[in-house]
Amino acid sequence: MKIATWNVNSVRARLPRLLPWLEAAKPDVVCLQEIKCLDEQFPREAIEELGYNVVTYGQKTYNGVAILSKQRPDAVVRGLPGEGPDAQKRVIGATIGDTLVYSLYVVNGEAVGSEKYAYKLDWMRRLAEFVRTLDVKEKLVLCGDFNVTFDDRDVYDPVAWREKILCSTPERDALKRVMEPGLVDAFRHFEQEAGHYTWWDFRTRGFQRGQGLRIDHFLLSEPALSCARAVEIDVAARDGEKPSDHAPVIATLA
DNA sequence: ATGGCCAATTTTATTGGA
Repeated sequence: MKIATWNVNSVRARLPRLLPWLEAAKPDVVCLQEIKCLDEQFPREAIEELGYNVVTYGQKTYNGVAILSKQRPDAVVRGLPGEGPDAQKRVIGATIGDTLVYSLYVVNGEAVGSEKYAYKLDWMRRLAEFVRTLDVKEKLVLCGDFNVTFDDRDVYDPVAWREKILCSTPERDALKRVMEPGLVDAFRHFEQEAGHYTWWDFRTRGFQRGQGLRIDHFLLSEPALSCARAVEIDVAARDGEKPSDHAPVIATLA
């Protein structure tokens, strides 16, 4: 089974890239982030025509997550526990066969020390609390845009980014706490080298300069990790006409 | 050191992204 995660930066704007990518990569499950539309605005039919079931948790303009799956999803969960109707839409989960899959869009945080940064740390604390209630003895896949790097290997210029947003120690500690119940960074299970990135800044033309960060992740429970055969970043999808600023990441599970 | 690009809405500016 191939599971992909992709921050598409507006699913409607990205449809001309998403549809051909689905046809070529043929993932069984796709976790989308930043769909940036209401549920009723989601281009559901075009994706269903390619053989996918679609579950969404959208909001106007900002955020929004979705899961596409060839197999029918069961037990769909939207949001973190206790969220009201006005909450930012950042979490959707579904059971696909014997695997519990979550599509996550972690708060950006703007800048270290800002109000949004404090909100990010608090949101990640709530996420960690929620993950503690999940069963890591089952196949569990938490993937998405975590907006946090693990270490210097995930950063094109670690000196410039030292303790900056996406790289600060409190953010990295918060991510470790999410994983504490027994989740592993599946990409690093297969690859130790520095210089593998999933996001490149539009403004600096970061992709063309090779300046990126690895912030989109697959966090797997032990039973899921033991099935994992590969985790790969589809860098080609970041190139070309009207790309997202993120590349998709694909995990292959036996 | 700064700004750059992109998408959506509040649209000929503003907000947010990371």
